Amino acid sequence: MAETITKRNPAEEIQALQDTIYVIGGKWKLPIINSLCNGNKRFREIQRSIPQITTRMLSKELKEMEMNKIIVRKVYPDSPVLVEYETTPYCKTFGTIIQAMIDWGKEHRKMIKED
Amino acid sequence: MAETITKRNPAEEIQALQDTIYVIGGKWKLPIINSLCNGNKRFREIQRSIPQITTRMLSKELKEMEMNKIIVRKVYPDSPVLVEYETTPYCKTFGTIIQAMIDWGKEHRKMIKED
DNA sequence: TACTTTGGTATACACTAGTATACTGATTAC
DNA sequence: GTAATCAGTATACTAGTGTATACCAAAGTA
Repeated sequence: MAETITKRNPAEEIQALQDTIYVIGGKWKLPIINSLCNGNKRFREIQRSIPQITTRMLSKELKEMEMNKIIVRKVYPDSPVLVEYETTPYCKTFGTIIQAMIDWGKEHRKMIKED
Repeated sequence: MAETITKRNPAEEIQALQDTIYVIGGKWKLPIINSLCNGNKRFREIQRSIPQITTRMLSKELKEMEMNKIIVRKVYPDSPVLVEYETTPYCKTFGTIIQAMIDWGKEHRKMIKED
């Protein structure tokens, strides 16, 4: 009897990888998560913390991320209406990915300068 | 004197993050790296290992990745001309990112099913 | 009164990421 | 002679990403 497939499954792994890319892919989602983790909660606050982003993109991305349950939108209907965005505990599982990517980016920039 | 900025720099971090996204962003680069790390070396081999990718996209992405020095293209000009792609040691720094993303994707799929 | 801030939406457009399909020339296989 | 494989290129197209600008109503500020 041949050995049963119990260890690694490349096809499953590539699918998982592509699922993740689907959820956090694009130019803005990880920067937004990072911003939220840095304590920014309000729309304009987040916008100011990510230099190039436009209101349209931020709005679009926040909606998608809310749908994917990686952030929560809270509305406090007081006098001027306060809206706050927060990461879910689930979102924190991106922590390692983001930190690894920040580290990589710093190293890459160094390497390019030395080159 | 106020405390000097020595610890975290959100602006620098977001830039590093965006640099990394620039290098490995898009639908295909990480799956390609993963495929190469799984031992695939030849164009058609890589293509077969990533279900939906077209020759055009694979070709385009491999060129970009070669330019960014995260892979190497080796040509053996024997009779039928053999071309092999290999990851550079530098490319292996993506290992943690990729594994974290695979893990996340698996968990996410579970969560969605349970929901 | 006019201006700014807040949290966005609406519209129009440009750009590029990605798809689909066909094709190349050389080699090997039938 | 025909078909298949290899490593791609060429062309044309669509869809999605991203930009730019203007606008909204409500509240606060000068």
